[in-house]
Amino acid sequence: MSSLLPMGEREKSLLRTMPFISSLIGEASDQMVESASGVHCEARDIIFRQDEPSDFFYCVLSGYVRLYRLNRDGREADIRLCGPEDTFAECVLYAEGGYRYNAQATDTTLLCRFETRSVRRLAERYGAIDKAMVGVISGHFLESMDCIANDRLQTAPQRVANYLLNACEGSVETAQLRLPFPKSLLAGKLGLAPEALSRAFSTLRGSGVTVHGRLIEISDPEALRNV
Amino acid sequence: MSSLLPMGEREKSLLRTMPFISSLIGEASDQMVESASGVHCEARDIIFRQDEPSDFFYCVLSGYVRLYRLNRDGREADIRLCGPEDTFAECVLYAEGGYRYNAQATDTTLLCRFETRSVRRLAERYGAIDKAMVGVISGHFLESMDCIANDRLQTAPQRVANYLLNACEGSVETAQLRLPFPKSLLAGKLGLAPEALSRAFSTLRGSGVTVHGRLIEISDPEALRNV
DNA sequence: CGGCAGTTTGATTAATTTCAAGCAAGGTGG
DNA sequence: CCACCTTGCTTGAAATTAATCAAACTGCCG
Repeated sequence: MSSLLPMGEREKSLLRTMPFISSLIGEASDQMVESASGVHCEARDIIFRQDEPSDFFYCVLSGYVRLYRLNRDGREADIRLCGPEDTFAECVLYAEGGYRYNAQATDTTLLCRFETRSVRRLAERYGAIDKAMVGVISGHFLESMDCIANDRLQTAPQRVANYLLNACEGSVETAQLRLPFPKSLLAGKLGLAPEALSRAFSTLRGSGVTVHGRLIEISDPEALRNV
Repeated sequence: MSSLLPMGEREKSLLRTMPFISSLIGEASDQMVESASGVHCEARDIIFRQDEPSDFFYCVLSGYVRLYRLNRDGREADIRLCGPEDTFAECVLYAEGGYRYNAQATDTTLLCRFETRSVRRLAERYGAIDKAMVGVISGHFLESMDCIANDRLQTAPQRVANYLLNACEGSVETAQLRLPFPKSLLAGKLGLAPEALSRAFSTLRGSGVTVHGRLIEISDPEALRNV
């Protein structure tokens, strides 16, 4: 079960490094930090469920959180995977109604929790908070439109190639990367069944991708771009 | 070709009824309206292309605009379909870089165009503009997450059923609705080929859906919910 | 009466899910 | 120290779903 815990100095200073807080200065930043609570989760803890009253939004300090929706037969679809520095459920700040999806920790995870009401009140005083929120939400919105486009025009190997290229951004020659989470989570993030991800990786072997557990080597980024 | 046109009184008062303007009051609202230009488009006019510098964002006064992305082979995927009262590309206000997708009028369409730089400057003066933007963008972000979830867990007939139910919101008994755009656009919006939409409609005949051109009759909303 | 855009229908193909089974690494308890 | 189990991943085969290709149909307009 997830447990509330007071924010220590360590957590506070970690929180201050998160993009959406670090874009604030002075009192606005201090008050946001002071208004936050810590939440500690273990793997598979549910943080909130769809339709529950949306009184809080969150920022991930460490670990990963999966946002997903259920259909009537109990099948799950991942909507987003949030890692360190990501915030989630911030839309509830200005959109009424309960949460629109479920949130689950995938691992030991440390979160900051903000009370919607308090932050709204703070935003009355410090306009910079609204600006920070627009920035954060815009970024998420663009990401989610990318996701829709990718789902609709890419095959499984293309999605994986795309993910790998973004993940090792910049490397021109051979690159190596280590997945920060199990492959099954990556599959969900890309909208694939784990089996489909596995098969996509074997297809990509032909384009210079070698997989050893979570360690992935990319010998020819150019080939990957042409998948 | 789309053409810039001065905002007449008719256009200005129409603009004032758009949700994201009407949430503003007094000067903030006036200045936003004064800063807008009108754009008139004919069917198939391109409003902007992916990677072009994103100097403007838009609000639809009448008509429909299709946001879509191309892949390398020239296949298109729709990301969003914007109708009257919708704004699009507002994310560019706080996210740098060019447009992330193409925008095309699907019909004779009247738009308001806002210059990003001016609106940013206005927002310095009137914090309410930031609040309005958070509201608008949050709404779009939630919609796009719905879209991801629906794409990932619903079959074609389910997506169509879902669309119909949302479109005739509230009606308990039999309902009728008229599509405001051709079926091919609806197909794109739902992430389907036109043929798949057509087949989905014939499947739904078994759940009390009758189609006459753009006119759709739903004899049993309950059955539709169970598709 | 053509002609055309939009839509439907049929046949085929492609991609992915689903189900089932096997494999490998790591951890546990005897 | 080893047999056993668990978890995560891979592989194969079958089934589903929708895309694609091709052709026919419909209503509307000149």
